[in-house]
Amino acid sequence: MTEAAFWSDLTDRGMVQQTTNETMGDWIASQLGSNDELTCYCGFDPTADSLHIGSLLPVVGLRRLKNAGLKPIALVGGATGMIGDPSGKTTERTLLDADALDANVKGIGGQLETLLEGTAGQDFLMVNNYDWFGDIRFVDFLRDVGKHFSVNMMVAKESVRARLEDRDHGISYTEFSYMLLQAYDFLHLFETHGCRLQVGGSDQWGNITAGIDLIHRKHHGEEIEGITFPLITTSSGKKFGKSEKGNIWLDRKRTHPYFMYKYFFDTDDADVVRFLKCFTFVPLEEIGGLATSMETEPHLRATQKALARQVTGMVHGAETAEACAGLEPAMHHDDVEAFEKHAETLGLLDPSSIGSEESSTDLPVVHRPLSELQGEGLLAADLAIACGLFKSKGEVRREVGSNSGFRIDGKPVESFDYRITSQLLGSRRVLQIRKGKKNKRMVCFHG
RNA sequence: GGAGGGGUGCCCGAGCGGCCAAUGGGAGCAGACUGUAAAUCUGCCGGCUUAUGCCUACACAGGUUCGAAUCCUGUUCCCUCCA
Repeated sequence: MTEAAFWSDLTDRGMVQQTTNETMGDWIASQLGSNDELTCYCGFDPTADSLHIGSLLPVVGLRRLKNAGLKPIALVGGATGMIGDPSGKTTERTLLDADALDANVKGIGGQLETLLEGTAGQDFLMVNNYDWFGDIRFVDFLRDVGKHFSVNMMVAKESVRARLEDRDHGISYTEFSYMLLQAYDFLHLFETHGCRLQVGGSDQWGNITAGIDLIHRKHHGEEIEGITFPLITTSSGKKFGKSEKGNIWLDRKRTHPYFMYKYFFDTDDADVVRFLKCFTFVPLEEIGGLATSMETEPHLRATQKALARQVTGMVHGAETAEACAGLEPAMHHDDVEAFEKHAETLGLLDPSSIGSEESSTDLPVVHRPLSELQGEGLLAADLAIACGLFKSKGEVRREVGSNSGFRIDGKPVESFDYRITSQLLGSRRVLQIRKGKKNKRMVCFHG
């Protein structure tokens, strides 16, 4: 892809929210065309030891820049993380201690290596701003950085103003200072790595421009630019990246890959093309074809499948994504053979490997001892509740009655007292229970 | 510090001595329709070994009453106005 094509691709994908330069595409092309390299950076907040899909967009954006030939720097905010960015936040942040931050920086660092498809230090640079903030002296900082900031200007920034106007929460001096730290990051990266472009989410606009201003004051005449990516929203008004269970994390220990796959698979028609453009590297022409397919043969759900597979693959690897893509229809069509094959790949068939994870009751697979079915058998309602399918016996009662939403192997459970016996299982090991059409569990019995 | 107003189920929001497990809306779940979509329509929507039953619940702790989410007292949190 040529430099010019890169920029039009980026804008066509709806990835560009704001730019500091009206002809940003030309500027980037000219920078890349000249002997100079163009280095860009994007910061990530180490608020947890994993990113979630809500912060996926900037990472993907950075990777696009990398693909276009820019030298990316991923900055993990070990120092700024101790302060807390007030941008887009309505309440004061709780401060993390150094150990937790350190663990978070490590966790996120590993994920960035995967997502940026490279090794840190080689294909891209990974820095931690604690390295230069750790022992900077307060007095020096005030002299060298603080002097260049006008409080009047800072107060006018949207992120600060919102909090000043909120009488309930206000803003602490610490968070108020955040902007200076991020501005200094940019300055530091400019001075040490010649970084002249910062990118980030749309809530970073104020911080990015603050950094540009600071560099201008210190280094007259330099061309320093910034780009922000849009905030991803859903057409239904729900927050993108949140399921009923909470955030969709990139860490498979927090969110099983199958959930991630399913989350994207369930994307609303109204959103799926937009997401496909932003989150994946599928060529735009191909996305156009998928969009057409959604109109002419919607039942195939090709668009959703492509999105789910691409994103899951990017985060968890192609093999996992393929297994998820196989498991989904197996679950949907109650195909036990296909289920076992793909669940095996996903490590879902080994009862010892799962069960301790936080969301194990929500996994599509549960394991039970075969002995439970002996004698009178197991009360179906108890099993369904243990799987997290129903939340109380009362709910089971309601379902078995009128419209029989509770089914075992596709057959409606007629009465609340129904028991599952080894006779029902026969020679099989897996049995499927479900609530309605969407909520299913494959129950594996182990002898 | 002074004066008012308020904290109700997942969320919003009625109720203001018994008919209240509590109107209504949203969310959620199920059913119909469909494309494993959206929209729409219908039902459910605190828990309990099967229920003209019991328990838990209307900020917290007490009290008045045959009986309180509804009245009284104290505590606590929030909002508005004044200083």
